[in-house]
Amino acid sequence: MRTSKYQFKDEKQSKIKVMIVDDHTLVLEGLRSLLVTNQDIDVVASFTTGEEALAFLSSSTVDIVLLDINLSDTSGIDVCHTIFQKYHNIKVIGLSTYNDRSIINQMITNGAKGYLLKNVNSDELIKAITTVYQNGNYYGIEIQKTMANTIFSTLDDTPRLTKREKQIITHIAEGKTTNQIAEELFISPLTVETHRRNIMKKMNVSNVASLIKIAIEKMLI
Amino acid sequence: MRTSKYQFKDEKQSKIKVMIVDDHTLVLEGLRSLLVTNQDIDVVASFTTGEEALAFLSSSTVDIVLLDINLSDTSGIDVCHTIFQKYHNIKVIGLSTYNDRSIINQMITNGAKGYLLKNVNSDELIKAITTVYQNGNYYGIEIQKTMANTIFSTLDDTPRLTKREKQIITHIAEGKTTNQIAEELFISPLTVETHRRNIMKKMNVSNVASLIKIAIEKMLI
DNA sequence: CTTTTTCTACTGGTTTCTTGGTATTTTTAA
DNA sequence: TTAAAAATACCAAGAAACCAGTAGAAAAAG
Repeated sequence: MRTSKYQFKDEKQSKIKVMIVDDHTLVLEGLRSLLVTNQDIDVVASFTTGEEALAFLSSSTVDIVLLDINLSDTSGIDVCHTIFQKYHNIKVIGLSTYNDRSIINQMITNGAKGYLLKNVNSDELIKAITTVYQNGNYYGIEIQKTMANTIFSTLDDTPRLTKREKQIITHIAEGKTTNQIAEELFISPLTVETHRRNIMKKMNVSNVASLIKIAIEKMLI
Repeated sequence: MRTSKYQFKDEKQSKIKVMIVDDHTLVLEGLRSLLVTNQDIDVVASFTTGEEALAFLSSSTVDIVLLDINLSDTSGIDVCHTIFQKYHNIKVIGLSTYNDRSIINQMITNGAKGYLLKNVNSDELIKAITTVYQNGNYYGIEIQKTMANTIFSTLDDTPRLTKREKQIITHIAEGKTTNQIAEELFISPLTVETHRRNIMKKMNVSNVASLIKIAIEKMLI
């Protein structure tokens, strides 16, 4: 397993120390098996929760973190942010099944240096790790395609909802009516209506159906 | 790779022939690495699409199919159904990240003999394969917990939508109005209304917001 | 070839949502 | 501390969704 805390420096000749965080054992194993043959890379630890991963980092150090977006305990995006804030020399490569511009953007703004889809092959994975290790950025081919379309669409496509707006959209998604929401939040139905309108304007939709669908896609709910 | 068509019978002594279908290379690799050490199991083929998998089965035979629910080309549930219909001697074990009763139910009703979450460990995976191979059923521990709750809730919680209803709910999710849907499907708006009402009755909701949310959760869209 | 399900369509009425404009207070950021 | 953003609230009107009941034609299942 080699997740020991007692790391001797330069055990070979400065291998790239990689930590993997993914709540699916299968993916963990998959990544390991893709990396194990490579001489330059050393998988020093792997965890299924963000909490464990952050705990490990407080006592050990790694070069690269392969980080799944969808963790069971916290959002991978938050973990990414924490790592970026606390450990400036650790580079995070995002990993997910979603080829969604807004999610990728969120990862990048939270300090991720790379982003890969879970259908990467060995070559691309290793290329990503080595490139990012050498102070570069790496985005998978499919990601690049997605990002390329950015030119033809709105550059910042993820509307930033305010606290109240997030609260209200959550209630809407639960099937509550404007009046019910107003009652629960102790505000006027007219205020809820206004929020509703503002949310829809931000998300660029004209009815709840689209609203909910997009909100789920962009992981706002 | 060993995905060759030319399978020689009894190449060892009747190993369990396993096919893996999952659109994530990582998971594919993960499963392989978990199984490769086992003497009784032979991973004879692996595919990333349902179409390829079904094509393979038309010329070759396997004992067990490890089948991901979320395929890019088709629904794993549909693939499961097809395999169950065409090849009665092939057993399917469902695989997914969702520990959702309705989805598990759907798999079972479509002929799956087992169901595992993607955070299985090697032991459980192998136990599942061997158990199912010996004409049994196997459901992961966490799955069993979920299913146990069935007693305390509605037994059949997944409404079966008709073709037309699925079509209409898809249009609704795209934010189209009743009139727009009617136009596109060349039917009366009143008919669309009726379908809409029937869908909501089946799903036990009273507005689109809940409808879309639940439909996405139950993977009906 | 029946029976059942699905798809179709209608009447009529109620509720909720959506749009457009306006405006004060509170909170946050520069 | 001042400017900007967010949260609050209102009026009015039209659009769309939702509810209840009915029912014939078409397709699928037995």
